[in-house]
Amino acid sequence: MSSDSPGFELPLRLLMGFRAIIDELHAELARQGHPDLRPMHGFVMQAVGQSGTTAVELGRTLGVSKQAAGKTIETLERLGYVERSVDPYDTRRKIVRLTPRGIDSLIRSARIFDDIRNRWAARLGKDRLRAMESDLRQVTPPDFFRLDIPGWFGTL
Amino acid sequence: MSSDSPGFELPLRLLMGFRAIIDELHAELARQGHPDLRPMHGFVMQAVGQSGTTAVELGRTLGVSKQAAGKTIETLERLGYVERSVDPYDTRRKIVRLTPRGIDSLIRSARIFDDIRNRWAARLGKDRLRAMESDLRQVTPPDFFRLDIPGWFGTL
DNA sequence: TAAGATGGACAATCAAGTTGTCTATATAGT
DNA sequence: ACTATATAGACAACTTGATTGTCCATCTTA
Repeated sequence: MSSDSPGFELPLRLLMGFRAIIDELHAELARQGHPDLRPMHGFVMQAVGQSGTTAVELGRTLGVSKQAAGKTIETLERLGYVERSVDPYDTRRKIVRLTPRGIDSLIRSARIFDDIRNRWAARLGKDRLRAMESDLRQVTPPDFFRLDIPGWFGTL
Repeated sequence: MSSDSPGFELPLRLLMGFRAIIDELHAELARQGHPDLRPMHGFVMQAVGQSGTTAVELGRTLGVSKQAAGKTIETLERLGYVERSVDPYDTRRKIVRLTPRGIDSLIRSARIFDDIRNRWAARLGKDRLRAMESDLRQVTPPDFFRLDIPGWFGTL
């Protein structure tokens, strides 16, 4: 079948799709009062979660060194999205928690992601979009929380 | 419709799909004698093209500064994938061209991309894969050569 | 022919990773 | 209980790949 597109188009389209969504998300987040958030920050705050975490733990979750995780935490702390406090049960640990501003950004992100997905569904049809998601699930690992995104992008 | 996946899954799946292909490509390229190529290098060499280019031109194509483009060229030159020569018609310009090794890596990449695509087609069905590509084309810009990948990833 | 634009080199800076070292604190083994 | 080991976090130096700014040589144009 010669009408197939060349193999290199598929990864580029996947990347462009990812990028289109992320760019739109952050344009909208900026409009909604979060102009300083970088795409990475969303991943990091998701990894921090409602229950909090530590630099070492965060580094393991994200697949980067504890020092790198610490630096990202510092940035997010400076921007007001997380805060640190000493763990009373283990005074070595400093627990990182989302601030109300951090939680707000996650809530807004979730809503914006859903809006974008609805727009894709309107464009492609609900069934086609669901088929795409289902097919992507088949060719990618099942869990999407161990992505080690930062480390991977660093060496791109 | 409550069976829809949350909106944030789609971009992650797109990214994981991209990453799965690129990881596989470079694992195979390493096996075939190109262990030092980074994912970025493929984009850059595609942008260099058969007819050659210059640092300034390459920077414009990739959406980065001419200095950044120059550094990447240096790296690829050191690895033996491109070579530079002075333009006899304009002695300011240095023309960057692919070496035979550079061309070899592009040929192998194209073959590997096709192999990976065939494996996806076997897994998902040819029609489903074509539907995915077609749908992605609908929600992404038509031209995939002005991606400014390096600049974009840098600020991720 | 003088003025301006362009290509490339060099330097300093930045951001986000890395490894290595150090201190303080917890935990486990004898 | 004491000692040895492991862990959390801070600090420093380095790497990579981007940035901006400056500079010189060369080409183009008025």
